[in-house]
Amino acid sequence: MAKVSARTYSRYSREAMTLLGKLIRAARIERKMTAQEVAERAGISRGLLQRIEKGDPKCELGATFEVAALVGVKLFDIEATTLNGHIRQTEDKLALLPKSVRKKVKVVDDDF
Amino acid sequence: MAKVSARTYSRYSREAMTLLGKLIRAARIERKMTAQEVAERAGISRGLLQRIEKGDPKCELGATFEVAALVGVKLFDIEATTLNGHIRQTEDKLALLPKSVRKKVKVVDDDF
DNA sequence: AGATAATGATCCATATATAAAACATAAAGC
DNA sequence: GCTTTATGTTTTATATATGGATCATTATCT
Repeated sequence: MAKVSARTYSRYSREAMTLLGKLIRAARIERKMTAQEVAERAGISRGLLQRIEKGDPKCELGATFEVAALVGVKLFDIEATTLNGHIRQTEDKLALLPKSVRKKVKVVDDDF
Repeated sequence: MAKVSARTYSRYSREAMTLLGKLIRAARIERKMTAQEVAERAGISRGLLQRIEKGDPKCELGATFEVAALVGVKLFDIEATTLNGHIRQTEDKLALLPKSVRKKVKVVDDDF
């Protein structure tokens, strides 16, 4: 009771969530799949699917991605076959980067 | 007490989540941002950020996308400026599609 | 137009994610 | 090598998302 601190979102992420929801809904209808049907296959409730299609920020990432995959919405515009490659590529990149980020104690002489 | 029904995920969505997490972590380190720093700016706890970077399916979509936006990971490989256009485009598409999907009562004569 | 099925919306109980704190480990910079 | 800061990990209390059920509305198909 008494909502304490509603979370806020940047315009970009809000729009991204809205878009993802609409893409999912469009894909589902194009494939002539019923909400009930998709929800069952994804192992979620119809209510949650509705919220996902609305772009509700409070949905689980897993449920959302699962539904997206189910109706054929490509995340990152990346093909299923190449996903692994991208993961490895990112891991390689990470291996080269420092393991932790250290903040400068003294401010750098930005100007002067 | 007694986990009842662990949710399952398809390979594609699992990999997509893993990739997103790694992309976020790589981007954060590249930008020399501390975990604490990013968490604070996103309005989440450091623990949650860690789970996001691990690709944990149980994170909120909103928190995940917000962090992604914060460190500059592009969702859908779409620019911030064109996101709105894509939304409208999808809305137009949706307008042309049926509002609801009706299941065939009788099975269609698929062959013969 | 009528019948039927899908979707939209709301409510409640419960499972569970989240924040916060504390501690251990590891890495960065001098 | 030493110091300091970041990250990894665990625990606990609390906020909250989720599933399920129900009802209203709307769209599809005959």
